[in-house]
Amino acid sequence: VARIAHLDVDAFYASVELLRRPELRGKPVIVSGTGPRAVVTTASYEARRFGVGSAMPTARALRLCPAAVLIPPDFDAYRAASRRVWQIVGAHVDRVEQVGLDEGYLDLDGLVSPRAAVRRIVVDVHAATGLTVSVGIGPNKLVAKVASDAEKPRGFVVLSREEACARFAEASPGLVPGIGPKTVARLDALGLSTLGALAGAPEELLTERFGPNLGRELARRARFEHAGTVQTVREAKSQSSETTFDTDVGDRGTQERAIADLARDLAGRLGRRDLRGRTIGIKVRLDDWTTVTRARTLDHATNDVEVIAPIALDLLRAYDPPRPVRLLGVRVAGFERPPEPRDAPHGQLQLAL
DNA sequence: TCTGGGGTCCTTCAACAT
DNA sequence: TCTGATGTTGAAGGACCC
Repeated sequence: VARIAHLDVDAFYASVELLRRPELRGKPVIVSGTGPRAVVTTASYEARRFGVGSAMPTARALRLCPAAVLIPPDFDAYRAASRRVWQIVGAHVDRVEQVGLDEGYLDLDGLVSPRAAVRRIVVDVHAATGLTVSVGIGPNKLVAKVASDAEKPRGFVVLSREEACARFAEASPGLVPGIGPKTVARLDALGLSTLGALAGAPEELLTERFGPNLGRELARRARFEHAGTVQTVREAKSQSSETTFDTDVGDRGTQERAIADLARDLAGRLGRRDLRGRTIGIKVRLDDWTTVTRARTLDHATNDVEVIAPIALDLLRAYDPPRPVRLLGVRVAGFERPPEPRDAPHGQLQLAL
């Protein structure tokens, strides 16, 4: 059973804020941007009691919980706290897959007493950072992930695959990662509104309605079957920079200045990581929420603003947005030869090919 | 009530190569 | 030489995740 653990810091951003502002403890806290179109990034558990949740428009959150304290996100602080957490985890377990700042999978294979080891990690993280975590342990990543979610905050749930099936049989299929709102609605229409029903559904029905890949995957997930391994290294595939305007922008000059700014920001970030990509793209979201992307692939990789910005502007002009624009973004993908972190071999010349 | 920003992966289609 | 099957790339859209 105990092959993989999923570890998730409770209300991560809000908890980091509470640690440096203890006077706010016990109050509902919402980490969110300001501005008319902001959404909630993280809500403390006090705020969640009012029905406030992540990804909810901040205006609505404040209507649900007018007393909430709004804090703008400070990603530098969250990154620093995250590094401390995962450094402690890494001291106990060598195979770790970090997913975002606040969660990750631990490969427990080879540990003599995996549960006790994870208990130690929980205690150590709390002692060193003041943060609490929730843990799920199971035979695969899917069980571990759902188990860590089941009893937060400060959860510690160990489940076999069969126990997971039984425990969540009456729950919505949306409980399972990878099954989002769209798929839940389609399953509902088929009368499959619980994981138990989905697990018992004939596979032909699912593959017929969802295609061979997604159909089979849904059947497997409903049974909590998952073969994925803990991936300790992952390479970036793309990087982007985008912005939503406070009010929709119809003026082309304003749009073009925004694209230029985004291109400059993106090129700067790529440069700092020494990443170069061959595909330059833009994203345009209109006032009616239609989203359009356009991309062009070059014959060489770049992270130069003087290359990225003109192409992005060209793509914008070619698309010629037919309605006022709510969001603009610039993206670079198709990274070439990711920079090798190892230092140059001693006494050996590397031939540039 | 009116929906952020940063990503990944999948699917479909077209063009081109083998 | 033509045709069909198959693979690779790129573009675009969409679902989903934190």
